[in-house]
Amino acid sequence: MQLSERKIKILQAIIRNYLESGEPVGSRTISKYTDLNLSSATIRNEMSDLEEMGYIVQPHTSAGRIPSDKGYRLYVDTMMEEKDRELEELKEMILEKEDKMDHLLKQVARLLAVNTNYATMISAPTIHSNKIKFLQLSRVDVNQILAVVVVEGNVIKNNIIPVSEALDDETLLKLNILLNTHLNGLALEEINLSMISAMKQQAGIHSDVVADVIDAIAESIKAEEDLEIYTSGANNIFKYPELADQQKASDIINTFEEKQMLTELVQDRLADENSTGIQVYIGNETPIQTMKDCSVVTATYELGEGMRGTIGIIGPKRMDYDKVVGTLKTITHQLDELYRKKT
Amino acid sequence: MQLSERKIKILQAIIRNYLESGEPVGSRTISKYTDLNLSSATIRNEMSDLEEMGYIVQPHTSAGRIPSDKGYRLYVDTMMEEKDRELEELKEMILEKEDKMDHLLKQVARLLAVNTNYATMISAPTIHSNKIKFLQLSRVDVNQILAVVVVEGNVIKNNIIPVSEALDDETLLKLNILLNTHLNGLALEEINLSMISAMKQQAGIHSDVVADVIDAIAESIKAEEDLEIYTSGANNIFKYPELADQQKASDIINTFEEKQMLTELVQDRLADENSTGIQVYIGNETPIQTMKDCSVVTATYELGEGMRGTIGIIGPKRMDYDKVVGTLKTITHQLDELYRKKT
DNA sequence: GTTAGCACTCCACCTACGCGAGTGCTAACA
DNA sequence: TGTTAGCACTCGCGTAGGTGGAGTGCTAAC
Repeated sequence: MQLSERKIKILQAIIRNYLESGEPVGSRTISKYTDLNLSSATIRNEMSDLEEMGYIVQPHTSAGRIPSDKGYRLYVDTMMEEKDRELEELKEMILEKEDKMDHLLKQVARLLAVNTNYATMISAPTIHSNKIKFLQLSRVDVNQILAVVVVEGNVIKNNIIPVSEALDDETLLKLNILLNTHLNGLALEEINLSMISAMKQQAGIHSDVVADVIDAIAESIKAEEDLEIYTSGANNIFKYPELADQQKASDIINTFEEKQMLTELVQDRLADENSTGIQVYIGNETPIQTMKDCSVVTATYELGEGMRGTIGIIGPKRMDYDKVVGTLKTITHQLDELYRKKT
Repeated sequence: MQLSERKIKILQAIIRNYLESGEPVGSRTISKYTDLNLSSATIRNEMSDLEEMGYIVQPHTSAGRIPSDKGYRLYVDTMMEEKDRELEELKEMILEKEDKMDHLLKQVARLLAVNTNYATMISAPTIHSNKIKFLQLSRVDVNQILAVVVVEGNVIKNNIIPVSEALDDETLLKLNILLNTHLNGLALEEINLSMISAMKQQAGIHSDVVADVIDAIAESIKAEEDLEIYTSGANNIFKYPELADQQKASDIINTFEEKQMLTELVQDRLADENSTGIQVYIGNETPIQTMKDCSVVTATYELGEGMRGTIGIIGPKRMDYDKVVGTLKTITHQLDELYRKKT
């Protein structure tokens, strides 16, 4: 069977209506709601077809219809025009004022949650290039030195290293030069054993320290991998009865609290280098099992120099896709602009 | 009316029973449950007295009794023996393996949540003494320098400072010496204007940089004040029907996600220098309004050098106080031991 | 191809009712 | 005087039955 123009209009009407009410919608409603001027009986026939084709389902006989995942998918794919929404609030937002990255991201998450009434998450940007830009050893104590590593993108990592031997200023200076000469501009993978042994040799009696320092550096950069995720508005799900029953709510809340699972969502997006756009997962399409009753919309934002993060909005399947997509576009754009202004 | 020995025993039995079942408990149950060998009628009389005295309440006429806040309070205060519980799981726990503080705290929160089936939170230790131990400026770029501040307790703060003038190595070295000579060992409050102007004078043409650096330091140390809080097991509240209704659950979840409010709990405890022990808030006693239907048990832990944090366990009023207190004692003890081992 | 009409289905909601748990009171007992 | 047995009463809860509304599918007519 083909999807006639009229069928599409009816499907659209059903989905719109369901998005608002959250209740199954019947033929009579559609007959009055649209400007098609068709009787409910005709609508019924069409709906029967649509159901057969899998775009809508009946929760039980003699109930109205609700969109299936497939129906939502069609809606999202074909009918979502690119609306340039005004988001006054967002535009005059606190973005500009915040300077600490983590605060900023928390703010964004909160803002989105309040604005959309859905649950939100945002992952801190990950550094794709982890090239060492600069290294610095300093003596903090007689037997402790501080190693500071700055990697491309001005991300800073600290590590305190215990040393058995006391190092004087001159030695420290030499080590600093040695390390910087050898390691600057390199990524972790590029540091190989022969370089390490070369450095050790040059360090002479302090070769132990060199080994410790390199270990510390490796750990610092590696630690970056488990990414930070900020969430907000998890309790918004209680606003949607279809998600608010105990079992589902508990699952979703848990996923939000133990952010571990959310990283899958992020990985999924970041893995795909090309996907800078917006992605919509409906129901079972989601990579996170506990969210199979939700829809998830994600957007990738970029802060230059290969730093990319993901923003996600999680809500019921009858999410206002239009608004969410618009909001996400604005936000990612703002983040981009913000970054440019700062550099 | 006086609280006879028998009344206390009956109250105890009621509470114990209610903790287990979560259902109002009736006279017949108590009559069978205890070794008092009293008929249900006698129990009824006593229960009537207890109700009059405010230790128990009836949810509705002809229902059994449940403990009031006052009843719980009596129970907690007088009847909670110090049990040395074995917590095998906790003892052979991951504590030892984790080295990053934030990972460790997240682990502890999760462990507690799984172990107790309540919601948990833990605040990162705050540094009471914010004395500067060590300062280091390094050039990252032509127009960016990195300021690293190490404060007492080996807490490290970074800040990247944009500079208009390029600084050569020698100048940087001089500035480093200048700053360290003047500021080491001082707390933020001790840095006054005359010191700053003295430094500026010595810095000569680079006085602007000095001003920027001091600003950055001030900000770094101050930023420490908004304390980090980790939570886990918020979804455990769904296990207790009396907390699982939508409104309450939503409130509690929200409080847990927007950690802001939890800080009140922490502040409340940390303010009181002497209170190293365990504190129990029952129902309305809590400083957080949204948790008035819960009980909150907090413990302060100490990591030496004035670093203290708070652990909190949030559950229904019919919380297993015995177990929770025991667990908290073990945990704080473990943290203490861990710290000693590491230093 | 569209529509009106009709019988049918199912759910949500209300009501009534009985059951069980629990209480308070009273009278009898030790 | 404290304790107990007995009884009437209350309340919440689960079940069963009934009703109305919303919606469907089908058929026949336009």
